[in-house]
Amino acid sequence: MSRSTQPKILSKKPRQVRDAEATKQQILDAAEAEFSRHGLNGARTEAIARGAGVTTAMIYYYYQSKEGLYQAVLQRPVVEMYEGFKQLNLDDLPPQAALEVVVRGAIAYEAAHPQRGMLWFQEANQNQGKYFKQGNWQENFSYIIKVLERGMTEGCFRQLDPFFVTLQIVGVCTLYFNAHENLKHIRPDLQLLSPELIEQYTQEAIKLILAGVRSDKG
Amino acid sequence: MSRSTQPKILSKKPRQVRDAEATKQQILDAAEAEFSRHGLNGARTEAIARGAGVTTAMIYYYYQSKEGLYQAVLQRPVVEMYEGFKQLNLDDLPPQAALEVVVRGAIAYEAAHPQRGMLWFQEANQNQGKYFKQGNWQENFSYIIKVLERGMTEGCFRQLDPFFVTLQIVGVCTLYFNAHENLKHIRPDLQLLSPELIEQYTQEAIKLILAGVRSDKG
DNA sequence: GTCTATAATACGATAGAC
DNA sequence: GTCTATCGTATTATAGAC
Repeated sequence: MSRSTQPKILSKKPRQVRDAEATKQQILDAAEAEFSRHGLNGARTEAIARGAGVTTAMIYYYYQSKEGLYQAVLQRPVVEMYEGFKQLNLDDLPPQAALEVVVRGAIAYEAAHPQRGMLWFQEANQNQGKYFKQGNWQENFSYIIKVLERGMTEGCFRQLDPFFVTLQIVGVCTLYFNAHENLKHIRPDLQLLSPELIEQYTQEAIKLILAGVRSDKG
Repeated sequence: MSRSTQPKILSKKPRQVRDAEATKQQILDAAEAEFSRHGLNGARTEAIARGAGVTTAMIYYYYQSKEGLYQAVLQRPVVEMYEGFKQLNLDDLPPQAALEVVVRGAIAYEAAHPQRGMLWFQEANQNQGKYFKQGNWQENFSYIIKVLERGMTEGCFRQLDPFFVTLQIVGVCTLYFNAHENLKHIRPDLQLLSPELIEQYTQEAIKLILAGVRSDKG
């Protein structure tokens, strides 16, 4: 059944298998990387296409415009994080344990998606959060806020501003990864993204945050 | 001595006063804003020129190339921060007080230069810290690291990793400002950049960090 | 569903007048 | 020291073949 030889010896591009869903996904992944690095304006459609192993025409075929693709990219993590929080069942844990799980989860998420965090900074600074606004972020923030509020009610956390402390926790969990490419030059002796160092950083973060919020009584 | 009328009634652009230093400075300021938003690649020379009130030709006259201008922009804050740390005289204060001063100073600096922090993220993610590497950042980090080490030696801080905790402190002090344009959509009821809220955030940050590093004995 | 070719525009950089 | 005009290239987006 197999053809004895290739039809064209010099055929450079083995025409890609036709698989709409796979192609769409590859474009989305490549776009996430490119938009994270350069933001909506700075991203190059050609770079996205190359990263996805297709031509730029495919981007427009599936996502209509660069902006449409950008919105699709921003959408994905919001839903993913929401599902992640839900699976943690934070309500079933005492506040300290819940907070530890949050920190571990947040850092693990950042480690798994090294440059995804930059998406939000790009979005904030290039588009004033115009597209960010569309995602349902309140929900994700409220998971952490609720843990802090419960800790205060139960008396194991000190009086604190839940929103501000949530921001501080996010800052602790993300800077390490967002700034990694700079930090590696400050500490060239360390493998900052190795599992060992990430675990070490995680433990330091848990210590700082748990000690930082606990009440004197608790 | 003065000419009785303008030579050309319709002359749209009142030719700018010739002041090399002023022009150079205006370009640098406009460039900082543009590079912070878009990074080296994404920044538009035309936008920088417009922001500085000059033509793009001036950029090349004073800084040779877009890249030359970018390097000049990155250089300025490194020196500024170094001078700022020096003036704090951290060695003269007990560790807790020194750390509080660091946090206050860091947040005040961010508040005074709202989007400057994005420069480093852009640099990290677009250029892998290639130009960041050239600034002398170790010096700035070591100011905080020394405070933490002294606190451990004197017994008022717990055993901690000074580099990691420094990163955590930086994360706490910067996320609020770097992500502000997104955060304002999460909490449209708050004026996050008002002096009052910044002061409130500062106090929360100090509480979290001081409690987070202090030893049980101290 | 995927590609090639191309139209239309935007951008970095320079030359030369003033 | 500053501007106008422009060259060459890179980029987004589309039309049409396969």
